[in-house]
Amino acid sequence: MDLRVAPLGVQSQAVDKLREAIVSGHFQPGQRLVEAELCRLLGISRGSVREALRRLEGERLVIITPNRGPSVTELSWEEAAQIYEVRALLEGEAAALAARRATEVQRTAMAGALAAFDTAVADDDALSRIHATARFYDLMLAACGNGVIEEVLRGLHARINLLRSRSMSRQGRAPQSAREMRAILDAVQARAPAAARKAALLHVQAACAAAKEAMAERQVA
Amino acid sequence: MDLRVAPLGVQSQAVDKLREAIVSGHFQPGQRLVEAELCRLLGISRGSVREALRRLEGERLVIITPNRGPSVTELSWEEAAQIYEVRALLEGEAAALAARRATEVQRTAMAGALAAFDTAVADDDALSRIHATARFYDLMLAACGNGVIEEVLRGLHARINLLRSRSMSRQGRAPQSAREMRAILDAVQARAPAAARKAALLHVQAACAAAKEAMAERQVA
DNA sequence: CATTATAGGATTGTCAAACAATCCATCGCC
DNA sequence: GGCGATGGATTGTTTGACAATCCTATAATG
Repeated sequence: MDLRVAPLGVQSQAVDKLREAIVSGHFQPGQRLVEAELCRLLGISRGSVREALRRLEGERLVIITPNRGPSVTELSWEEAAQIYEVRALLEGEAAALAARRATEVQRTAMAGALAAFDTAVADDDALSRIHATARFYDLMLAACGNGVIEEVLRGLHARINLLRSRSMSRQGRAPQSAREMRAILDAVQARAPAAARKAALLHVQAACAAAKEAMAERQVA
Repeated sequence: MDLRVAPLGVQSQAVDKLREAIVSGHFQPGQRLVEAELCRLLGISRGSVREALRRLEGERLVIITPNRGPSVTELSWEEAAQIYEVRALLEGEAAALAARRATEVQRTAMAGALAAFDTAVADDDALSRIHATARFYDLMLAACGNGVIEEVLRGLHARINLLRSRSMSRQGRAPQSAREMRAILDAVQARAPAAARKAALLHVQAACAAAKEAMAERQVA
């Protein structure tokens, strides 16, 4: 086990803060990120800001246009749909692998995360819902044993989150989402790869449909 | 159509040169990339070098360890195998989509690229083989119509190339590879998605097996 | 009036020089 | 031989500067 404690330089903190600001919607998609201003806000030098922005560009959260500078990535619906397609493929595979490989400990942990999600739904606690979902996914991706799938999906999730800030995941969706995740977990616990893949696929497709609806609502608004 | 001509700043050139140096094996996997030295070699300032390295880190060609600096990514066989798994999934999907969506022009272009590959095999011209393969893939990915698949696969290919420098794609593989690509193209031209997916999958699996063998040879050497 | 130059400010791209913090290898000491 | 101190090498970060580019508002022109 790796117990290394990171010194955590100025840049890494800047990256974290900026990422947080972006996915939380504090910086809107399309908004330009002026370097001088970020220097002021973060209290660091321009060089460090620029490097931090390059890192976020690598995560596709920021797009840097030559001679125009960085702005928050804008996600068209078309792109989002493509991301959901890839997610369906990879999350299906991840679920199938997890069903095959997850240890007892990992399955229990996933069950715990899902339970937390259920209570968050009951309490109507949006923040806890997000955290529980993230934990559930982290556990499943760790259990699938393929670090590349994990890495790619992490990136795709981050990008999809860019939509969340505008489409504010709708109300009725949470309980349905809980049922879908339950189906995945059941299949994983039953060590049934095919069922797990199908359940994960349905979950992604449902999320895609929900996002599409939310997007349409936004359009008319 | 976008006819924009890029001003192409110092950094972008540096990124290109460095990427070329890495995938060509001029910088060996694991080798440390000392900033001061790169400044000398590239003739640019340290700030620009650092930003260029951050970009390459985003492509996973370079890994930057805190307080230790950048080095060329080392690809373990385990990681490579995981990449091949994901490639199998995504290239299968890409081939299926291409079979469904490719226009006549695109199919013709793919046929042209494959013909170029055949002559390169006949002439035993390694460089042309690589170029033709790259073109074939670019065309297929463009034809599949999913930019996200394209982007992810591009990244995975670049990473797999890190192996090439040590495992020097073996001799007998090329004609076999040509047959596999032919099978993909045939399926695409026949507009047979399922067949295309299967052919692409076989191609990736064969590439994976070849890489594994080459790796094993290297081990004993 | 519409359209095209022009000027100016804002912003990015790049460089240079400096210094603290960290790492690593070497040397001397016990 | 193990162990701590020393010092050089390298990275992390800052500051300041300047050219190149972009954008906008204004002025000139037909």
